[in-house]
Amino acid sequence: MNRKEQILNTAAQLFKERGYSAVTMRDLATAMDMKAASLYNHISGKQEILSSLILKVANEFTNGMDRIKVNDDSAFAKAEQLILLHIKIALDYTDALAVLNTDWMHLEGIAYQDYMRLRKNYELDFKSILEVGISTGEFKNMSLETMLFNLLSTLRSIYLWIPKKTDQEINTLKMELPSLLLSGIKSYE
Amino acid sequence: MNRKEQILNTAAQLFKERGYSAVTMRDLATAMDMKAASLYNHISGKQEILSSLILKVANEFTNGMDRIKVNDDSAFAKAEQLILLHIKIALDYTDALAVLNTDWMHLEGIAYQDYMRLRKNYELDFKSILEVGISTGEFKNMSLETMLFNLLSTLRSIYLWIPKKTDQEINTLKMELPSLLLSGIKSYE
DNA sequence: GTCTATAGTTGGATAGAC
DNA sequence: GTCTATCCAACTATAGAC
Repeated sequence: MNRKEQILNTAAQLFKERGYSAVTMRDLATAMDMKAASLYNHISGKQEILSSLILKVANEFTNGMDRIKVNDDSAFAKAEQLILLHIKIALDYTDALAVLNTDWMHLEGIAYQDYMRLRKNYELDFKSILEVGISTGEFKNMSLETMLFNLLSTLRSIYLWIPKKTDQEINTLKMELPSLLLSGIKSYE
Repeated sequence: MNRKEQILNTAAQLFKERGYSAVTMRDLATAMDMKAASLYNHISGKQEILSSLILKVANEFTNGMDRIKVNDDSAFAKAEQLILLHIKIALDYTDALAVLNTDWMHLEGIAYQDYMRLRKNYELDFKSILEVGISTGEFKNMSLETMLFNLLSTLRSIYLWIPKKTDQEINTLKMELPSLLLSGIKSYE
């Protein structure tokens, strides 16, 4: 891990705990055991740190969705894969995912626009999969909005739960969450 | 609504949009159409605004829980009542609830301790109700942690969904959310 | 109750020595 | 690549006139 990656990882931890606006470049430097001025040899500024962290994770979601949406599985199987994608990203990028969830509104300029585009497309793709599931009868014929809200709410919160848990509990989550989330929307067979 | 309440409501809106740390007393004053110095005739400082907003909502949750936990209904009925309590608070205190969810870590001193105590007790009470439901056979015998995580994740996110929706969609949510959330944990009859 | 003026501190970022 | 020193803008909050 090079110096820039160390800075990004440390920043992700601090941003997760206190939020982007409450963390100063001096805080970050102290946590890195260096002086604030030295940070600027590796990154152009505070904004670059934020956009690097958020866009990295947003692209992971987009890439995962792109793989899942075009495969030949049923809507139900795709929904299961999406739940596992969220768990995997929450495990691989816990801190950066927290930053995405809480500090995306502090992105500026092009980075803000890029993030909003990725997020909008992701949600549209997610919705499409649910719509297919309703039309094929795999899912209940309930409000698409309520269904999407419930799924995304839980999936967006996984990062809050992960850091406090043992490997055993995370395995329990991987096993139980897909069926728990999908049993509510599955049509009775 | 007196001047202090106006300030608190305006602050809640701004904190919700940008977060406590990113909103300045000048921003708040501008939104109130006054000068920053004048705010201090009504409130003692920025921290007082934050703690007022968060503790007001936290007490609403605690009061609701205190009423529900001692009544004679089944665990299933209590869980339904808790879901409706969250929807009601999200409707009545949308902005302040957003502040509670995103900026509680910026509370200082006694206010921080008070909030943490209320929150911990609320979660313990919630967990107790689920435990009773499992032991009476009303709920599936699955991981209590997963069950609690899924319920609280969705309930904590309601405030994000409410402002974008019509009254009609909110009524749909009130009708569908309890059964959607509880169908996943209900034991098969 | 609101204002102007300002104190005192802290923020992001740069210059230039080593 | 890291440091010291520093710029300058912005922050919370106070003093005191009206």
